[in-house]
Amino acid sequence: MSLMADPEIVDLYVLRRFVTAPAAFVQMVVTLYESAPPRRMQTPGGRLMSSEMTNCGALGWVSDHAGYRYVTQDPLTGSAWPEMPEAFRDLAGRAALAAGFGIFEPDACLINCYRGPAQMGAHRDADERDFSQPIVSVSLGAPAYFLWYGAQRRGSPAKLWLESGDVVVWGRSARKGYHAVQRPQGEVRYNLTLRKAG
DNA sequence: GAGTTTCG
DNA sequence: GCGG
Repeated sequence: MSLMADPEIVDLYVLRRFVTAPAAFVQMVVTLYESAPPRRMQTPGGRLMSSEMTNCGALGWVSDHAGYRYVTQDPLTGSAWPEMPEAFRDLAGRAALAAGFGIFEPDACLINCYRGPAQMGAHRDADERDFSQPIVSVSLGAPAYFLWYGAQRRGSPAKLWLESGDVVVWGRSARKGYHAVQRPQGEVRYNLTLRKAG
């Protein structure tokens, strides 16, 4: 267990049960799905990711054969991504403050839906312009293990059990840390990843 | 470069 | 298509 020995782990915070009404957030996600349907994106290598994604906010993260990037319009509908609900921005701002990252004003919210065996392999959030801004990750629905690898994609990760309403915030030395998500321990798990992308 | 069924 |  290198959890305490890893210097960047101090820049990763777990705010347990930070969301007071997770069910209301799930309902907002379902409403957003009406204008920006969840879809499985393709990796640059041509494989389908197992989680279903969509976005809200001025910028939305997409992946396809051409690579990873943020775009202002949903490739599926041709329209702008739906506006980010105030409750999302407010929650992210309060979480970043609580974790000691100061004022945080996200312009992008990636919404992931993990159903059944869906998972997310080890990666890092590295498509944003300003790495001084933290990442705020909100867990909703079924619990799942979150794996934190840190600076190196190899080795044994720290394993965090995340439940509905838990919020993870990372930045500074941990900003570009590798992480992964295991399959949900239940039917469906949603995750909001709030970022200052532009 | 966010992929690969829980494998027995 | 490369590179990240």
